[in-house]
Amino acid sequence: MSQVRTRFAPSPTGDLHVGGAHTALFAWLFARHEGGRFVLRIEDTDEVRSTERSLAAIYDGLKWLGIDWDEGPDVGGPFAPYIQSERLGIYQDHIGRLLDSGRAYRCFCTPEELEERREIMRARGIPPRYDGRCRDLDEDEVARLTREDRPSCVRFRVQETGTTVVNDLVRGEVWFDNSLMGDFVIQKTSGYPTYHMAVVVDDHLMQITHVIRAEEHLPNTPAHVQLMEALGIERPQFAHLPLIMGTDHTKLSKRHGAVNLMDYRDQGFLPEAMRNFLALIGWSPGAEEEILDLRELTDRFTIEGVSKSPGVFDLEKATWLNGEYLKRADAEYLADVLSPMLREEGLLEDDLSPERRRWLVAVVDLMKERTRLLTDFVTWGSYFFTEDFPYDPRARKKWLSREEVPDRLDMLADRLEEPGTWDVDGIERIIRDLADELDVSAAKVIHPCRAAVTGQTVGPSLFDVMVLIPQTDVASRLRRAAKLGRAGELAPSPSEE
RNA sequence: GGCCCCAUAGUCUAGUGGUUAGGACUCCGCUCUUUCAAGGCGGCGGCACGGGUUCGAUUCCCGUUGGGGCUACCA
Repeated sequence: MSQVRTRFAPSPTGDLHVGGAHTALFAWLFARHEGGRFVLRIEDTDEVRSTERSLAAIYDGLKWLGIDWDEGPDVGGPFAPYIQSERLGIYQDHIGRLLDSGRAYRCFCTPEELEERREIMRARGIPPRYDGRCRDLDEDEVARLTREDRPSCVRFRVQETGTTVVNDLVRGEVWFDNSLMGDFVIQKTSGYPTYHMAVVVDDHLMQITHVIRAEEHLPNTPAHVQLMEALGIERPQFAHLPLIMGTDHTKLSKRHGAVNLMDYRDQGFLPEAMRNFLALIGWSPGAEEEILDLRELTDRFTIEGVSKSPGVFDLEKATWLNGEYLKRADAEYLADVLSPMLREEGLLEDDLSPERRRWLVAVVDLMKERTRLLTDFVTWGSYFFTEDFPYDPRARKKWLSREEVPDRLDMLADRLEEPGTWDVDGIERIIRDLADELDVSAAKVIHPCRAAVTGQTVGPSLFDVMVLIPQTDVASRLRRAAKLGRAGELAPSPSEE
């Protein structure tokens, strides 16, 4: 059996969409699972909407997710070029063959005429497909119109009777009535091929064995099959993947919020988490474990595991999964990913001394246990990086605005300021000793202290937090909170509650 | 409208002609803890409906309903 070859064939008309990433991932996982090759082909036959910037965005998105390609525009390969706009001659040859054999013909109808006629058909309740007006123009007529420089496109003469059966790896046999299909355009007036023409020719020439694409292409498949038959091309296997939907159960689109893959990076997702999450929409490993790394994903991926029904993009679950990855991630790695984000917020200097770097890793290691998004490090953990952190309304209400708190904070500041080793045990002893002397529970000192030092009511173990903040800063934060508290400036304002 | 696809909790899903229908997210409760946004334990909640086939259907068939996709010189 020949080697498996799959491809991802996006059109560069925008950033890489979550749906596109999903399709790419599945095609890639299948190729990797089978030990086959994965091809990236750019379908830029939409001359109007294709952009160079979008091409770069596709590369970036795929790379971010960890999807690599064996053949593609940038890396080349035995079937180059891999950009359709550079393959125009190839399509023209195939279209020429179809024209010669009579399976295709020139159509001189203008877009306006077409639209007008479609409107009439719709009004009459007839399915609006091409009416075949130019189907049987005689040669003289064609020659005359051509001589007059009348623009024309090329249409494929579809089978008028019978059925076209598509055998889909996910859905089984799907039957289509040929009489319902209109003659479709294979070459635009501009000379560019349409998607249908280019995809069929390229999948064949690039020896794609499995066409894995989104379900929205299923209705196009009989047209492709007919083209293949007319061209004498062997059919590849087809696998149409379930669509990803928004929470309102329509195809994921802009109005659902973030649909660009990279938006999720900006929102604080780790690529391995997003990849894992995407793999779980419309596919199941069959086991109960669903946190799967790259290796496990490729080992276990099969088409049989692909489901037929569309899946909703559940941000809650994606966020949870991301938290699981954060928890398990290596702190050094997270520090690398986080550094640029912290710098962007002005929370971290550009050049880290080795010592400062070790400190950052320690902060990350302490926090990662309870974060869900990378951005949590910035929002929840700002007190590690700046004196200008906010006081959470709950912290104000519950602790900082209490009458007895300022005095205790000052006392604590005095003691913590004493020169000595700044370590977890020492800090804990000082705090507990103070509580004993005041004859209150340790919590009565710990909570206000946390509120004063971090501005929050929750977080990692307080002593572990404190040891990562300079001793002098801790003392000054305690005094600042005491002063503000006495002045009544930490009373929770109604708007903050 | 026509064609096609789909249907297990709010969501992602496993699964079977006979199961207490399994797991995960969310939510709720309990618990541990200096705190929870972490950990542990537990709970609520599901086979869309109607006909068949069958000794027996969530599972097979048909229909209904619901949802989605496609109906372009976009892909």
